[in-house]
Amino acid sequence: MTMEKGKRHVSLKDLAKEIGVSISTVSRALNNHPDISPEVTLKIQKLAAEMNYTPNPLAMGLLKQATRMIGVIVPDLVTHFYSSIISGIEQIAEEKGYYILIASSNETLQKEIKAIENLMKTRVEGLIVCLSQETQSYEHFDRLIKNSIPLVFFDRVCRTDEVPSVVVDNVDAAQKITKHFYKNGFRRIAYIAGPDHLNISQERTRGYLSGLKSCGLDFYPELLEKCNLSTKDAIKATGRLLNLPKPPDAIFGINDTVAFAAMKEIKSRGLRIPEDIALVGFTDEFHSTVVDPALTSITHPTFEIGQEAARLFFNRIENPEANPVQVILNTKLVVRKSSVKFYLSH
Amino acid sequence: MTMEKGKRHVSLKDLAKEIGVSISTVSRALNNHPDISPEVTLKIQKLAAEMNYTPNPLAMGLLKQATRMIGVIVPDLVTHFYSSIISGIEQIAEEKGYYILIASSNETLQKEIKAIENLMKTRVEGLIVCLSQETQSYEHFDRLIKNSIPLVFFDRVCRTDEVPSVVVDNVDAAQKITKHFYKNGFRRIAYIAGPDHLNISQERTRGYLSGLKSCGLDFYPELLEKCNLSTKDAIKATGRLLNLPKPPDAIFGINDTVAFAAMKEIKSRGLRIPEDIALVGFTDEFHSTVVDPALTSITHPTFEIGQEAARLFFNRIENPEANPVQVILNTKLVVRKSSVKFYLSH
DNA sequence: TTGAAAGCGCTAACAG
DNA sequence: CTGTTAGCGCTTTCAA
Repeated sequence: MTMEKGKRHVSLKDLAKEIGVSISTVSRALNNHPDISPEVTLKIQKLAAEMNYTPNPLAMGLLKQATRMIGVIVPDLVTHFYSSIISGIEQIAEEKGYYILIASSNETLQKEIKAIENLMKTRVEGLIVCLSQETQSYEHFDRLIKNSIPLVFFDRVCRTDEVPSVVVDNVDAAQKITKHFYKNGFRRIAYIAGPDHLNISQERTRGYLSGLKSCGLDFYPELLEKCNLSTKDAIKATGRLLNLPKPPDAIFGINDTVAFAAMKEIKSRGLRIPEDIALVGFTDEFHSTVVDPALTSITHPTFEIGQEAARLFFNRIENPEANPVQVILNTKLVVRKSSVKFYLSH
Repeated sequence: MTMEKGKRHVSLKDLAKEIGVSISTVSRALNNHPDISPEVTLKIQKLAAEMNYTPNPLAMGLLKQATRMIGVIVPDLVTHFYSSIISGIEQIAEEKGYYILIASSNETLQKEIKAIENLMKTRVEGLIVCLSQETQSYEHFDRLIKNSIPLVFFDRVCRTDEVPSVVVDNVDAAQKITKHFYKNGFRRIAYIAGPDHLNISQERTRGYLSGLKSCGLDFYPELLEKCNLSTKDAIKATGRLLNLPKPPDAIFGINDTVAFAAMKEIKSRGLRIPEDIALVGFTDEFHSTVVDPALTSITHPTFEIGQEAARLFFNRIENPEANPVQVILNTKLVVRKSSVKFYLSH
């Protein structure tokens, strides 16, 4: 039961010395190698359990050139959206005996690049990434692709021909919103979009436009606003809409920051939601119900996004040559007070 | 410029072969060892940069018995409170060249124990932990303490004689709230607490009681409610308060879940905040301003809590024998509409 | 059925 | 100034 002082972990060597066999015998016994006699095997396994032996992942990593670590890069850590996705990734990773190393890009390209560098330094086996808001060039990812580092994107994606990815059906989601407005009697439907280079922004714009069309509504360019996804900018965009000679009677915001900013601005002008102007956002459950009025919104299957991303990652590792697939998940429109004039709660 | 195929990282060996010197020369050159001639050093460093050499942390870890990884265990990942603390930890860790491995206990003892096991298996150098809500026995930590694994607690803490910790001044915070209510004309002040075994719950109760006393108010046991920190239970607790023959004119909730649940229940009964009943919570900035009315609340210096915890951790590593200290950070009462009858916005 | 030895990438003591 | 060697913990030939 001895362990050299200062050492915090028992090694094969310790076990071997204790029992009086060679290190390789211990190794084989613990791996249930058939060569070792049952009695010896049992004795070694028992001692190992007693002494709390756990294999040293550093040694294994060095030997096998595999750290069983995945790097995950998200734009931020403090929103429910990403942390919930991370939980999904973690769950699948744990099942596979992998650990994840989390880094945040803080929505900047510079920190995204830095995060990749750092994670690669730690010898993660690959990366699961959501692009930062700023990211418009992709050389840092091309480098990874060239070195065949396993890579998966989610939500904000690029290079989808070469990299597996998981996204939600943004076109469909934006269509759902537009149609929902229409069904509830709203006709001047505005949309506050994000930066053009983000796939999610483009796709939601497409859904908005096709939604209008399928409802037989005309598109008025002044009802399509843009912002940089900050609260401040979103408030300004909302202001421009409300200042229009013919302001909209319904607005939908590209994400929760934008939706809440819009809500603030609308209220601050003394307008009522949804009587004067209806509002819908892309948000998560919790925030939507905590505000007043409760916000109708598209909710993302965040946990599943994470799970899918992790599954794609392991597919990649197990089958590096397979063609990259894109998994498209469905969103759900959850109707609450903010978009229905005569709301019957149940 | 050759690199064996299949290898994703350049090693000292690769560099040595490329230049035609020994591995140790390369090692020394990269460590700026004075023994190596300037020219050789320069040449090696140049090549290393060109070939994107980065030292293999597995090899270093094995050699130095130090992984430069810290395990962080939080009750959950998806609230701003913990993710913001994690950001604080991360910042300090990064400065020291450490990485953090994050695990969530999901507020259960079982997952907390499992998380410790898993993290120890990965050979983290130590742990920074916030206890799960369930945790009432501490043997799993005693084991770490006995093996002198560096350990730091934050927010929900135990064994503070042996383990450094960082907390906020909960007594003071609860006093501030009580006094704030008093100053604004409220006299029947209720408090919805959490489970007794949590230090934060106890401390806030103490602050509530001493706050009442210093305002010259009597304590009415029926105004001290308890819940298990779930929304459902908090709604029930609020209900009980509102059903009282003489209901309170002010409530404060032990955390944001409770405060928002209380808000919902109060509104659902057609009562106005703060006209009929005032409300204060412990929350973060973002949530407090998004609800209506904006919620007066105690905000925690979350990022700093993380920073302090990390600093304590490194103190521990650098000076294992020092007496464990407890860092107590101050909270801030941010007054908003929910607790002031005649609110002048500025 | 078991042991010895090599090697994963790196540093440091010891030799030249 | 530079090379050789041993060893961190582990698996895996190769020998016995």
